[in-house]
Amino acid sequence: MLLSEKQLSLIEQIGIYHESNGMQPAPARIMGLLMVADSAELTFDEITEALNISKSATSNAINLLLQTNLIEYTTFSGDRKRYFKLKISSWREGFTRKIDDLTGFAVLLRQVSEIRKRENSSSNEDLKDCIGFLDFLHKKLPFILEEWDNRKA
Amino acid sequence: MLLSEKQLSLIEQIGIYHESNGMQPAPARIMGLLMVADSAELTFDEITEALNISKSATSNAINLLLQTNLIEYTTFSGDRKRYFKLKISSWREGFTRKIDDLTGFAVLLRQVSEIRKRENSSSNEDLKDCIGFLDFLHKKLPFILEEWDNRKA
DNA sequence: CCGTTAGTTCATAATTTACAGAACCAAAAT
DNA sequence: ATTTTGGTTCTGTAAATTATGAACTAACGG
Repeated sequence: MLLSEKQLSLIEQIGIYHESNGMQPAPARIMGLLMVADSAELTFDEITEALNISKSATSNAINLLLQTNLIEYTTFSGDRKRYFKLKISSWREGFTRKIDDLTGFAVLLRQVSEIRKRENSSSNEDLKDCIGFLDFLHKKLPFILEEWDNRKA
Repeated sequence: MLLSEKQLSLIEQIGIYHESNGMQPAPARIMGLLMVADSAELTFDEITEALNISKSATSNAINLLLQTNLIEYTTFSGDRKRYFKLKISSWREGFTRKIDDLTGFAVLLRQVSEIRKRENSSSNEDLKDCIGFLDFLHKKLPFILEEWDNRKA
């Protein structure tokens, strides 16, 4: 597989994006590669070669991405190779996960709200405010997705 | 300053949350401490002692948090100490930053869309879809915040 | 002007992470 | 039956990240 300068650059940028969201470098690059490659489906060896990483790095990274539901693979009878591709639904899941992450934080904030001793402090209001917004957002999310689906249709 | 078991536990949990969002351990704990402490405003030394970290760790962490606008401080005349507290607006900023982050990703995806050679592939549709959603979301954000403000009032 | 307070900066030590390379393994091909 | 393919697993290690402690500084206080 031959990658253009632009492709390589985008792989890095996408990689850095995912790194900044907590992903390890190798899996992050694989996400980039599967995104920009001319083919939607790549084999283990194609990934290893394209990114110039070791087989062990590829193995670990791929298994991590499979576990976190970001990629999947198909096989063809009479061909032992697995063909990896991005999971179509992953961007949608990724978005909801981002919001769910906030919701998890709201759970913590609620606990803080219960135990915190700050009589007549404005920070109590701020905290309730923040929790309220996170709740609001969580309830709103399905409607936002629905609105998007309707808009498309 | 004396912290209860529950407070210490919440500091850790909040710390881990912020770490998972890319923050370093020490600043992440400080965020937790300022959240759960009985007083909303803590001095440099109180932070150092409460978290059992060195002065340099405190110094670096505090400056990082100040730079990223997550905390602020007040002073009192005749008192050289700074009193650090969470920035009230920071949760709101934090949220918009999270969305802006997605928008930045959309910029990358647009570049992918331009150069990617995948004739008659369904993944092209998926990509356009994803970009479209991110745009939709970005435009929607101000209205969501507005709706929240109105709901409160 | 000497000591104390409230930090900052620097060198370095301690972890942690992430990867490479080699050994390994099971299924299929020869 | 043994070789090849398509990986996985297991150290070892280089690099990056974080924290420490000591030295430093600037401002104020007596």
